[in-house]
Amino acid sequence: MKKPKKNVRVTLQEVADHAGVSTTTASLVVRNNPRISEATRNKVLASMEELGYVYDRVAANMRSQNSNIIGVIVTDIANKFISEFLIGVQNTLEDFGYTVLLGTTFDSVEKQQKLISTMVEHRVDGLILNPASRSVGKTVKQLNNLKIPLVLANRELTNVHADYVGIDYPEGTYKAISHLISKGHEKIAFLGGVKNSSTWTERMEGYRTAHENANLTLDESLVIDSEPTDKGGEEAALKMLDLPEIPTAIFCFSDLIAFGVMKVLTQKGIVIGRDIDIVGFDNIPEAEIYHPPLTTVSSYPKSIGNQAAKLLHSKVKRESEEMHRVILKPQLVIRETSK
Amino acid sequence: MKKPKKNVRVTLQEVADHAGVSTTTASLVVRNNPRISEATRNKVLASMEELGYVYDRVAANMRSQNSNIIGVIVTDIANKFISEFLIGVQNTLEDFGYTVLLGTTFDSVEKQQKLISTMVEHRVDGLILNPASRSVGKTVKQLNNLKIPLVLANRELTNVHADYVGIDYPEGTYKAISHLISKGHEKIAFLGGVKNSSTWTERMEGYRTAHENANLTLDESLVIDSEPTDKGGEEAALKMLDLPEIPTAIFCFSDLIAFGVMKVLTQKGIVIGRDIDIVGFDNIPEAEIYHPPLTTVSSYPKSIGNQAAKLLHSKVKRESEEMHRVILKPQLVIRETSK
DNA sequence: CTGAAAGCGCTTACAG
DNA sequence: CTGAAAGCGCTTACAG
Repeated sequence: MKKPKKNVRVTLQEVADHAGVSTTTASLVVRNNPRISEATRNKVLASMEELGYVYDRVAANMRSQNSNIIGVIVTDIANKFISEFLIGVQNTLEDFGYTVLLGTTFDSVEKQQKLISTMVEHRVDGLILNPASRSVGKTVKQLNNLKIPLVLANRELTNVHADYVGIDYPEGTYKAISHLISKGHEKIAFLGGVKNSSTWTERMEGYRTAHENANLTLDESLVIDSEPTDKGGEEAALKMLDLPEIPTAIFCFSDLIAFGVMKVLTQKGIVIGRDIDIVGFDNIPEAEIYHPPLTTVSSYPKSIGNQAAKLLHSKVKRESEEMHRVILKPQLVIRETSK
Repeated sequence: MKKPKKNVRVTLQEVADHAGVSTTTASLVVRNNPRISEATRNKVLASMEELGYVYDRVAANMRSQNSNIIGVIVTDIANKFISEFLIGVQNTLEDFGYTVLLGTTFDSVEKQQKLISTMVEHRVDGLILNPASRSVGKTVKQLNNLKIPLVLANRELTNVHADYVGIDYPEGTYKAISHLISKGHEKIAFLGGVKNSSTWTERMEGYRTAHENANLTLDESLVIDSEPTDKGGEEAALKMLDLPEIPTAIFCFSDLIAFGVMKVLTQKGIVIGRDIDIVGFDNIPEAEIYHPPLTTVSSYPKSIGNQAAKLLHSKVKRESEEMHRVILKPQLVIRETSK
């Protein structure tokens, strides 16, 4: 308790003075540069310890023109698919020694724009973006202009200079629909998701192909879009129940949508798995423990996160200049809602 | 496309030169200082626009010795209680103009320590910490030494100079146990949670008081601790089933624990709500849609997050020097598992 | 209302 | 193996 606590932060300069060396030397010691002798190093380390030195990354980053900070922008952290994705991203980024600046857009394009600006002003070394549903390519123009590495996840943008990691939505949807068709269904609704967003269009593609391959006519009135939330699912289900003829099976944009749909149907006394079959998408942990357990397409949010972080890292380190697209293959997990 | 894209970032100096003013003036314009004339301001703004100037917060923060960054460290973002809490924190912090540096400890004290150091090195203006279960007071010593404002959330630490926001765990537990007792239960287990962590001790207190007030003897063998996850709940349930006499009701440390417990009991053919009553804690969204819907104590993670952010803001702005403790009152939500 | 100069706490060539 | 000096891009007194 002998040192006065005035200027709380001790500077490298003060450490150097205390140890009787130059700041150059002290700086090299802090960064574990081997060209400092053991004796000098120990002297400096002792001074750092005694004075309670704390490395000032802000100053260091400013001088060395990098930040070791990666911006991560997602649509909604309370969505399990997203939070699992985030865990994948964070774990890998932390292994690489980055710190994560997080932003949540709640699917608002305006908020997304503001967050991107903030991140750029904070000089992030790179950005991982899970775009809002209605994003357009110019959202990330600023990043491209400043040559800030960008990896898109889960949703692709057109005309954008960025890597992409996602899963094969057409393929996953194709598997889901084909499964329902093989069970004898001919009227299969597609509920939820934001129309014309890439994640929706790609599912639509799989939905269409599966119908064609089975020589079934696709009934566009069975396709009902919505916000990508459980509430959105409830709304879509209500609209579906107003149709002249109710379909015998439903493919849902996501598990979250499926939960909303199932809630409404159950309230209406419709027994899921008996009166109507349902398939979701994502295989979030709740899908398994839901009642009844949900048949769904398993994507791998944590892996997507890992891959996105790895791609970004190699871009930041300029290990590769080419664009990469990583598309993970999804799998169908059959449970009680379509047994 | 006429300007060469060499040094990608334009500096304030270049803007000033281009506009024919000093950097002082340019700086004041960027920060909307009213003491610059309209004419000069417009000239500078035009130059900024033309050159594509991007504000460098890192440099600004360094000079002005603050960061506008708040560190937020939580145990697990995939836990719904935590992610809701985070949404509350983020929304409020963003309203105040802060950016969030996020860390996840996965309940590891070592990881927590590392994250705190990283945040400190990044000169965060303040920190919101949802401490790992086994945290001790000295974890945050560095923060106190450097006088970095700290708000603890959901879990309190002893001998620590920090604000605290949480809910009244003894009260919430008291309500849950009293409810079960009023239904005629006399053997009520308490499953899950990390023994001797503050969140556990406080629940234990309510558990004890409810027993005492009802003149029931508390049977310590019915108290089985575990990791604070659904897996932990499964393990605790298995241990409980090994008891010589199985209790007729269970109070679970959290909803997550309750889900694990219910999974095991259901597998064993025990019908919940008939053979055995269960109450959880947190009222996460899944509690309502679980099968059967879970009776639980409703805490308000989003409000806790809002409050924590507000407290931290006023500390950072030095609006108040005293310590604050905000304790939210929980409510019992009765559903099918204890009807 | 505007500007010249110093400085935030580091790192980076460069010299010895 | 070590040090003196310049500089990263801003903001901050201070002067006029």
